[in-house]
Amino acid sequence: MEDIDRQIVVLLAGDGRMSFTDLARETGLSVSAVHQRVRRLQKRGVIKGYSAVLDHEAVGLPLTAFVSIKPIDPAAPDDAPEKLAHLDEIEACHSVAGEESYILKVRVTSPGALEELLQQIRAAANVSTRTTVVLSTPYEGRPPRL
Amino acid sequence: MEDIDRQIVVLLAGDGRMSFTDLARETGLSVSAVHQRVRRLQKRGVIKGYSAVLDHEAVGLPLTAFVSIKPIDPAAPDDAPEKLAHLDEIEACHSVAGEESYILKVRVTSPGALEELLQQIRAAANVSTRTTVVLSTPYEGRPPRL
DNA sequence: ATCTGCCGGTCGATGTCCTCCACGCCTAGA
DNA sequence: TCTAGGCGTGGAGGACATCGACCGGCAGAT
Repeated sequence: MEDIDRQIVVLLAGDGRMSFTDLARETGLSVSAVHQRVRRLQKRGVIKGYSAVLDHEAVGLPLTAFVSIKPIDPAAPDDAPEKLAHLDEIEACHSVAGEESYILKVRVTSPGALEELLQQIRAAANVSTRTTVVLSTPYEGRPPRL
Repeated sequence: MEDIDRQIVVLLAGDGRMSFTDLARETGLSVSAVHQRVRRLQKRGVIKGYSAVLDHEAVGLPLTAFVSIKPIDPAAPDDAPEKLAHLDEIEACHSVAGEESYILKVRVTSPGALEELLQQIRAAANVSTRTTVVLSTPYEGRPPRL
């Protein structure tokens, strides 16, 4: 990937609604050239999409936690991600190396909702859970350097 | 916050570049009404910004890890987030309850780069680290339910 | 009951931006 | 030298964002 593509990617990672006109000005290219590069980046999957970044407190999900899960029966087939996908409170699911097999990032409205969610997770995927609640997040979703 | 604002928020969380025309069609409002609601959501900070979601492999950062940090001197002032902010490989920093004090999400190019980053983290914040490398991420950054 | 603000909506006009197409410039290979 | 392909520019059209003017309903005060 070329240097100018990297530049476009970091610009769009920083401001996903930046106009093609502005992108062109920043990169020194014409609008059309930028446009076709962005389309190519999307087609190649480098840019997977665009998203609004929310204030989770303002949106009514003030409690964030990381939930590490470990299968109760280690011999059972490991399809926890699919079994948990229907739980909208789960924002992300990472398969990890180490003691536990997955780390889930969850957002809920209250401690009570967290308790209920943990029960659902254990029941749906037949796992034990270890949860770490986040107290505050100084920063999150920062754009990469490249 | 009203129902229609929630709807706008989830639509924009799912597609951050959706046009106001499409938003208006989805919500049943006029373009102007949607426009003014979105501006209000931004002014109130409910929508903090927009971002392109990237394929981190394609962008040259194929290795993701969670780094839990714990101060070596518990009596020292706790300003780890500021001391670590200059490290661009750190995508997120959460203050957490539990054994460790922060969880960092980091993205690097290689295991070697991870090793180097860990040294920088330890040196910059005077902490010990415990890192969990992610093997794959089935999903990430899903829009909330509300 | 009427008046008065205000919030939130529609409508319409204007300027900007997106999007596509035709063309030109390099470079590589036969 | 010819040719093909990748990548850029420029322009034209239509779609879109943005703003102002106007309108209707609701609440509180007179």
